[in-house]
Amino acid sequence: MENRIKKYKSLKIKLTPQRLAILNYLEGNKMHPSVEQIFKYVSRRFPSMSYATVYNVLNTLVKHNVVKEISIDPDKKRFDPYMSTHHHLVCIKCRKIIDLDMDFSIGVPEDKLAGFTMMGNHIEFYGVCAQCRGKDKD
Amino acid sequence: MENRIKKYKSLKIKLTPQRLAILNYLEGNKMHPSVEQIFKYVSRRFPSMSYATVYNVLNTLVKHNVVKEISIDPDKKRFDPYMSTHHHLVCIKCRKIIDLDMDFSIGVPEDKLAGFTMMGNHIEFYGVCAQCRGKDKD
DNA sequence: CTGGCTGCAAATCTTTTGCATCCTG
DNA sequence: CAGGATGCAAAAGATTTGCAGCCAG
Repeated sequence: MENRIKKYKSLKIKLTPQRLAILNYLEGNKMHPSVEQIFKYVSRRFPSMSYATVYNVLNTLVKHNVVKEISIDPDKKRFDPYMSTHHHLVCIKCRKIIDLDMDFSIGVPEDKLAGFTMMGNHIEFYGVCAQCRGKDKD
Repeated sequence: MENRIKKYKSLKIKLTPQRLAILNYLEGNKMHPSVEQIFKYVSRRFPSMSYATVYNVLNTLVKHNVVKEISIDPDKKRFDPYMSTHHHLVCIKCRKIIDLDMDFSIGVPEDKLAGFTMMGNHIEFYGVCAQCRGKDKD
């Protein structure tokens, strides 16, 4: 049995064709796609697909820790199926998001925490990507 | 002349009462307010205020580097008038955002950058705030 | 005075909801 | 076969736009 299906089954949620199609699109996807991108892609081979279903499926997947909702784009939700700890390089010109596979343990002095229990961190590095730097230097 | 007005004048944009009221609300505000919160507060003493104006003013202020738009809340835009480098502690229970006044210079190995020119970073620390930890431990 | 700004309403976009129907387990 | 999932349409929220009238510089 395919890995994807095996992983899906382990969630103990109904395996519908729509969910499989979305999961299939997300598998290994490094584009941090928006709902719109997911809908457009999946509905090509699944014309009856509705936005409501995409939202439903994504919310389910987030709840089951299969994908993460990321808040880098203030205009819309984006989703990341890459669940290992990692960070993002965000190009301020083209808004592209590049994964950075590293794990930083950043110490914050007790007195700055004000009783906050630290559980993890996510770093957004911003700058200019190679392609954009190549284009024009304004 | 008040500091606020002085700062505003230096932007060389028209100083309207609406803009002053919004700037006044934002001055020193550590709540990372949404457009709705800003609108609700400012329209109390300025009943004719419209959402469009709040959006217009905020976009202008962002463009002039007076406030930052922050992408921590995936559901709506939030704004931060605190322009110095700082990071955020985000409570995963109540979603409160606490400023962390530190400056981390995080080195990323050349080979991970893939030609990306690093310009800065913003860290989102997540965990549970003191109040929420006090409440219930589920 | 004049160009930029405001206020209003309508448009657009994103996300949610209600509900009848469908289909996986 | 039952309960959860889908599809559709409508609603709710967030943000933008067009435009006439206003006012700060």
